[in-house]
Amino acid sequence: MVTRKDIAEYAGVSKTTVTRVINNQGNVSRENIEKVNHAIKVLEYYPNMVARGLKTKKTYQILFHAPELLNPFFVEIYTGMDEVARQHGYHIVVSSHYDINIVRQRQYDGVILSYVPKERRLSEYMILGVRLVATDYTNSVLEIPHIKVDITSGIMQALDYLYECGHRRIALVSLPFENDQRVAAYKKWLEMKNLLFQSNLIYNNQIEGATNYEQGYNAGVLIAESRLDATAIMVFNDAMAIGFLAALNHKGIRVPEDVSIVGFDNIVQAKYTSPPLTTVDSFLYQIGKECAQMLISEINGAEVKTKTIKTELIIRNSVARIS
Amino acid sequence: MVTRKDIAEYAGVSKTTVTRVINNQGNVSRENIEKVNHAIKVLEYYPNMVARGLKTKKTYQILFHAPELLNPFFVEIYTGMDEVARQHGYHIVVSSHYDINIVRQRQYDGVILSYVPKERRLSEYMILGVRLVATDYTNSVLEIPHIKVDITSGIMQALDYLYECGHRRIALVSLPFENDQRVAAYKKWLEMKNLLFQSNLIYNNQIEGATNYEQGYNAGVLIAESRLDATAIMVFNDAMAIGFLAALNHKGIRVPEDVSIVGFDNIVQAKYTSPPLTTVDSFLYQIGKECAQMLISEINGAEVKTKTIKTELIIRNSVARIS
DNA sequence: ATGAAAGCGCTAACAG
DNA sequence: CTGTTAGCGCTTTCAT
Repeated sequence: MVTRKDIAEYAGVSKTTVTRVINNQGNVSRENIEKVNHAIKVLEYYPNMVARGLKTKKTYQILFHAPELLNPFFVEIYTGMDEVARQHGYHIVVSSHYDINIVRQRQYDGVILSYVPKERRLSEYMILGVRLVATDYTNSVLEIPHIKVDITSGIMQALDYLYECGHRRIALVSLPFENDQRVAAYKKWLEMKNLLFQSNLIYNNQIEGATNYEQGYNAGVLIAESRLDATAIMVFNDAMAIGFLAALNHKGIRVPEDVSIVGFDNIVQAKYTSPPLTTVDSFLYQIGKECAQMLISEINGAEVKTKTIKTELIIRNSVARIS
Repeated sequence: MVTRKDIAEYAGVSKTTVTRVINNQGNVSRENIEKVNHAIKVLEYYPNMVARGLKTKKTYQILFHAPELLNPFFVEIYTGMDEVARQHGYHIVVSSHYDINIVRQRQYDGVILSYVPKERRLSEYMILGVRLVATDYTNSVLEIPHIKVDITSGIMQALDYLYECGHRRIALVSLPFENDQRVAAYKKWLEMKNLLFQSNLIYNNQIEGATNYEQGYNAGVLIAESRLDATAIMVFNDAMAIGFLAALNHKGIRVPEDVSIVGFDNIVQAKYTSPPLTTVDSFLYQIGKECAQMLISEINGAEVKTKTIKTELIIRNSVARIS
């Protein structure tokens, strides 16, 4: 391994001078700059980030804590995050297993949290004093800066659209989060429209916080086997909607002829279902970018504040007009 | 930050003794062990991996280099990898952008390569002398230990099944890799069966190496708009097959009534398409696990050798029996 | 069984 | 503008 010392010797200057040109801190003669740069090139020197990290307490590594990477939701957020992190010289390290000790040990410059379920855990992070940023954290008032999706208005956009298409009996597939925004928005909307159809408000509570294909599939089977008296169903998110769609399909229920479906998030796959899924775009890639930007700003000493992202309805073919 | 020094002072022993108990290297009295452990607990000490890494040259970090994480293929491999890495105290760091310098700078204990396209790049890694392991690397003879999928036999399993179901005019959607195993297997199989149907052998060459939903969709549109005289189509992999399926669906071509489809890989989503995709399981999760296991063994000084994973046909509903 | 001292590769005062 | 020195937190001879 070639170190700063080698460069110094080769260039005939001190190690400090080498450091100065590497981090271009000025105060070094034109001539020496060239000598050093030449030595760096010849010897193929690359600064050791581990050593640098030990000294400066900066690792240029950011931890992204997401519950399950197999869920495309998190991958899309990650992708956005990675994009801006790279632009700033940071690396994202993903962890899908809760392990507070690694942040104690690894000296991450910051942590991005994505739906870490238990409140207790958030406070554990906070106690550590590590810089923290989160994606929308279910619904509770979050004491750390985060990117919030305006889920309430997203749900309403979708519901309004269903209404416009003639739907009046609309079910919601959600999860038993305490005080879930989706359920709250749904109820509020029903009130506003003076609709009192709540019989198909579905809670699926097999696994806390899991909102994946399988959960959606299970919910779909459940619905298919019950007498279904809704004409449209709003599903928690796209991952679940995709599983849900599959279940209906297997059970011989046609979408949107027999029932209309709306998802949430607009993950990449939503475009490739049959039928293509009408959904609410929550700009996951954007969320990832903003999270990273926010955290890096914070690292650089800026004041950052929570931001809300507006959703947008994406109309495809999973909703039928009825009369 | 609480360091070893604090522990030493609190426990009334030397820093060396602290190290000894942390890494339980023996040669320390029962009494002192307890004192140190107690101090560690009280002060909530966690060893600094950065400092340790600088000294020992071991970071317990492994780099996973995959072209695109948005492709579920790589995520499934990653998940398996992460599982065994964690069991051994390693962390996987994902990178989807080729950047050889980061392995120069970050002192990874090893690198896992997944389909890095250019030969030149592989040799760059090899020159670095970093421990290297790969997933099946297209098809060329690979000079580093890797996990190989028996693609040839996988393709034949699928083709045999299609044959059994009465299909004789079978197309293949592949990519223009030089000497692609799929194409080779396909041709060989055609010969064996004395079938001379190659007109629908499709090359999609928009983006080198990209085998995602979009590519599949594009291929599907292409097929749908050409006169299609195949009764069955074998698609490069599941990601492409899902896009392909969507395209056919949008174009009003029914699967499997109008044409049968077989995928490759058995990614999680393959179960949730309409119809559920018949495919060849290449045990991605298993590949990930074996890769990590292999690399870690190598790090620990063992001799490791390339391993081949046998595929398995997963029959779902995207293939029709015809007569 | 224990501790002192050197050093991993780097940066940051400080002195010149 | 340049170099010397100390030290980040840890491990590892080498004495004792």
